[in-house]
Amino acid sequence: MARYQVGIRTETKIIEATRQLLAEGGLDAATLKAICDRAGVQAGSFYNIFPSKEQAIMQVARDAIQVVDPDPEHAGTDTLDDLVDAYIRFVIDQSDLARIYLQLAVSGSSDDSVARRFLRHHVRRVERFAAAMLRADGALADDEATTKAEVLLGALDGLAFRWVLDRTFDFAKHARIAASHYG
Amino acid sequence: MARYQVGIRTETKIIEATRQLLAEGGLDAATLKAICDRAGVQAGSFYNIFPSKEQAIMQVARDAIQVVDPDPEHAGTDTLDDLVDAYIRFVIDQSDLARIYLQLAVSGSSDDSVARRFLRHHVRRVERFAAAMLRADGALADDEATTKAEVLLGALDGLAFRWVLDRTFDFAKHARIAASHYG
DNA sequence: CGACTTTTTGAGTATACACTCCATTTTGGA
DNA sequence: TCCAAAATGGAGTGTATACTCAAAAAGTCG
Repeated sequence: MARYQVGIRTETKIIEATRQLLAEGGLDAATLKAICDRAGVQAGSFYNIFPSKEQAIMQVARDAIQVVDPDPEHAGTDTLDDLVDAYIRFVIDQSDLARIYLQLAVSGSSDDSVARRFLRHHVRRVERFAAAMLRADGALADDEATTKAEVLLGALDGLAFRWVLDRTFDFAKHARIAASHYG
Repeated sequence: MARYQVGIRTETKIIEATRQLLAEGGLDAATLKAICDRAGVQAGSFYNIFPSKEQAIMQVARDAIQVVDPDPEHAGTDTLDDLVDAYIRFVIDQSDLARIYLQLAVSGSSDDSVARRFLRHHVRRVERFAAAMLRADGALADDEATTKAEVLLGALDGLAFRWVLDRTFDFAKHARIAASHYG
C-alpha cells in the first residue's frame, strides 16, 4: 500500500523540526523529545516513520550538504575570486549549518558516512579551486594547483571555524587576505 | 592543609585513565564510570579531586598541549618555524587528542564556557605567532602581524581538521606550505 | 599513641535519554 | 459504506549518565 498523505506531512514536520533544532543548538539540542515537541508529534509517530533518531539527523545532513554543493551551472567559468566570495557568503549566511557540519564530521564515531560525505564535498571544491587557479596561470602544474587549493581551502575552513566560535571575528576580511596570496 | 601524597597519586591515576580513554574512543568513551573503573577508584574519590568530569578532560587537553609547547616559559625566544613545527608535532603525535580538541571546541553549544576557553587559548597562540613575526620583521605593524597570525593559524586549524577527517592527507607538507605563504 | 585532616568508599539520587507497545483513530481505495 | 492498512497518542520501559553524601579508613605529625 502506498503511504498516506498525512504520514508524508508528518515526516516533513519532523525533518523541519530536526533541521531547526540542529541549527539552533547543535547535535545536543536535537533530542527526541525536542524534535517531537517542535513537530507537534508523539514519539510513537516518529518511530512509525524513522527507524531511529540518527536516521532523521542523517537525512537532514544529506539534504543540507546537497544544497551547499557547488553550482554545476557555473562550472569552468568561475574565477578564484568568485569562488572565494561564494565561500564567504555561504559561511556568513549559513553559519548555523556550518557548525552542524563540523559537529557531525568530527563526532561521527559509530557511523562515519557523514564524514565521508563531507570529505567528498571538500574534494570537489578543491578541484574547482584548482581549476580556477590553472585558468588564471597556465604555467601552473596540476598537482601544484591542487596543493595550493588545499592550503587556501584549509585557511578558509579554519577561519570559518574561528568565526563560528567568535562572531565578532571579521571572517570576510581575513578570508580575502588568505585568498590574496594567490592573486 | 597540604595535600596527602595518596591524593596526588589518585589524581595522576584519574588523569592517566582519562587520557587513555579519550585517545581510544573519543569523548563518548570517557564516561565517569569508565574513568573510575580504569583508574581503580570510586566516583566519590573522583569528585573529591575534580569538581566535574569536564574539568578532568580539560586538564588532559591542557597537559597535552603543554607537552609540545616549544616555549612554555613564554620567554619570547621562539621563532615562527618553532611554533609551526610545534603545531605540526601536536597534531601528528597527539592526533587522538587533536580530534578531542576539535570536538570540545565545536560541541560547546549549550555551555559556551568550553568554547570561550578554547578561544582564549587561540587568542594567546595568535599573540605568540604575531610576536614571533614581529621579531623576524621589525618593519611589521602590530595589527598587521596579528592579522597575518590569524590567517596562518586559520590555515593550520583548517588543515588539521582536514587531516582528522582523512588520515591519508599529508598534513605536515601542507602546513609548511601554508607557513611559507602566510608567514 | 592520639588528635586531627585528608581521602576513600559505595550505595544512592536525580535526571535524561532513545525507544517500545498497543489500543485507538484516521485514511483512502473498492 | 466498508475495511484493511497506515498513522497516532501517550504512558511506560530500560538504561546510562553525572553527581552526592555520610560514614569509614588511612595518612600526617606532635
